[in-house]
Amino acid sequence: MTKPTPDPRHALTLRDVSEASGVSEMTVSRVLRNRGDVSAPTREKVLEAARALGYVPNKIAGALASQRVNLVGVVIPSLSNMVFPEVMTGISEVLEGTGLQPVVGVTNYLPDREESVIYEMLSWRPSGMIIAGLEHSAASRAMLARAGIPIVEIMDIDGEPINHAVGISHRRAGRQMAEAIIAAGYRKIAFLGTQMPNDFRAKKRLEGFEEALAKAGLTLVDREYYSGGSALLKGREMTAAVLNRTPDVDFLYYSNDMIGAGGLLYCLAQGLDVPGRIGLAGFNGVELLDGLPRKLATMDACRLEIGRKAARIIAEAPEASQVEELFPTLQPGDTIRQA
Amino acid sequence: MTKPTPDPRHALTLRDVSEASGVSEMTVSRVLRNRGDVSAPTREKVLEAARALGYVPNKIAGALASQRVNLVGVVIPSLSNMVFPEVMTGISEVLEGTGLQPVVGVTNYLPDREESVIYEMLSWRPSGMIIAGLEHSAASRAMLARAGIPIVEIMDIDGEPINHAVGISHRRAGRQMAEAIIAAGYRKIAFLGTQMPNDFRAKKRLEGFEEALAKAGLTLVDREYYSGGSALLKGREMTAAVLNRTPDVDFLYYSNDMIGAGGLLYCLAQGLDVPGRIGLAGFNGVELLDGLPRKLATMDACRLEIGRKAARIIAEAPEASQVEELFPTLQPGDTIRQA
DNA sequence: CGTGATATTGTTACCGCTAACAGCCCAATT
DNA sequence: AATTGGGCTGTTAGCGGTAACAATATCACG
Repeated sequence: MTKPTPDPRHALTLRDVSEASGVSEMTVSRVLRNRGDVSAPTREKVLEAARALGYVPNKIAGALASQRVNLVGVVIPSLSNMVFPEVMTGISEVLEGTGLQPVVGVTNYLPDREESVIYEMLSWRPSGMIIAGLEHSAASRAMLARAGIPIVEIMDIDGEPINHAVGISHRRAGRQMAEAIIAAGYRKIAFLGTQMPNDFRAKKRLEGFEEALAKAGLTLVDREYYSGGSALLKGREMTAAVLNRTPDVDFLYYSNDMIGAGGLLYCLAQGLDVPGRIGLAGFNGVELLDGLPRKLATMDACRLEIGRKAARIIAEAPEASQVEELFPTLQPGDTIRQA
Repeated sequence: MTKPTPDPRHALTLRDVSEASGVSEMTVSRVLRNRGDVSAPTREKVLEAARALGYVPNKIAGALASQRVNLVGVVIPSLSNMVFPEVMTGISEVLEGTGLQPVVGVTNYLPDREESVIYEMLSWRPSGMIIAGLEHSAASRAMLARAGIPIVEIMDIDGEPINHAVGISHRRAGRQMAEAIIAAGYRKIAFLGTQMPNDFRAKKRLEGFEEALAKAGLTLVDREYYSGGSALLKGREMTAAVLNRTPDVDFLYYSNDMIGAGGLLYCLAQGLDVPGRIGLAGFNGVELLDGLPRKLATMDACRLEIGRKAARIIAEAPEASQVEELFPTLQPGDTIRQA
């Protein structure tokens, strides 16, 4: 033991490791990054010293010097609705092998908050950004466009992307569901969804849905909105409200699976004949539905694949902008009459 | 050859803003950070120039120079089980006002992965770290202990914290639930839970549970484990398996609410008398339960409050280590007989 | 044994920003 | 008028690494 206690309060730097191992800082840096040739014995010496000291490199300094940051910003509206965790899984999965690391920011569907999250993230000079949605404030779009890094807008492709986009057409998804419902013979259709004015994708689905209804000469017979609270419970309550107000309704289209699940449980508890007397459908294809007594009709939003593809674009940083459209599949489940 | 037009792709620096506004870089820095005195007209000029250029400060350089990083690392095992998003909410809520910003890392319950996530985070020199659980590899503990920043281990307090801890006693929680079940007159009790060997908190709950059973002269009449897949569905399946194998079981204790909910739906579908013929209980107090046809007995894990308190500790960085124990409340719901 | 090629290690100059301190200007004070 | 003390702005010297290049050691070969 040379130094009894080399000031434990002093933060370790490359210099400490370099002194401990008797080589230059540069060589230590090379060993720790596995870059450039270093002789085997030197490498060992350095690694040993670093391990013994418990040295953790300072990426702040490293990033500044190398002008390279292995971070990818991911901006999403919420973590609590089961949809984004799966997107994250896809992203992490692909980034894993690239040395890139995702950093998540949550906006709670607030444009102002989104703007500040983006600003904050860009100030760390990430290698790329993945952002949910195509709708952003002018300032947000400007910042992203100027950042000089690949930007991927995910989930949605109905609009003008800043750079790249990966997602599905929610308008088309809504239309498809409506067509399937009409084809199954339902005519008195109601919509139940969130109140959130900034959930543009839910809004687009509804637009597509109504568009298809109109084409068939139909209009929604009722609609019910909610905000906040337990989605499952809200689903029950909203369903009760609609059934009460519009007793002859024969189909309930929910803007997401969670409230759809609540509605399904309610209908079953009421002893309603599903899908004979009344049909139901949600949106997202969440795993949760597998455990329900009856499988809710839904449309898978390709979340995993969206995450994967977005990450792949960031990793490859292609010159040309690209828009990847994915096509959700309708899962009829047990809550739509089979024709 | 000089540049005729100042390359618009050239990354902006303080210097660009300083030139555009005719003051020194230092003054620009002061304006943008709101630090030190700057005259009103100068401030305006600078802000105007910064806005016009679309300048985003480089925190990497700033952090290196000031030796200050406004990041707080949060290391959690998973995002998909509804429990951590709520902890995150509590953390964000408190950090909001402090200028600190959470950065999340996910370990998937893998110790190796936890180690590398911690290493990665520490290399950004955060102002503090919040980590789920008290069980970590020796290397992880060493890194954290040496980092010279406040460390808060959350969720659990049954063990030796590295620095600070905020959580509940899972052992005690298990014990309490067992006592309530026994008091309600149930005697043939089965456990249904996850297989994950690294979910130490679930393990501790089970230990406490069995301990209390033993004290009453009882042992589990059956147990069933699962891993992966849709928790709700697994809950159904496991419940079916147990009821089949051990027909006279009169209570099912689930390691989390999600499988408990699946079990509850199954029991109701089978027409079993709940809680008369058979009782059920879960753990966590997830919002989801509010929407179920009958309310599952559970124990709230104080997740929001844990997040808040942990963040508060980081923000205040107290000298002395502190351990905050929270006390979960038992919510009997409708699935335990009332004595 | 000299020579160029190759392998390994060191030196220097920043990266973009901020702490600390230095300077300047001008009103107020003596 | 000289002095003083704020208020405001500029200068200098890093922060802890890394790119690029320089230097030295080593080695094969004619």
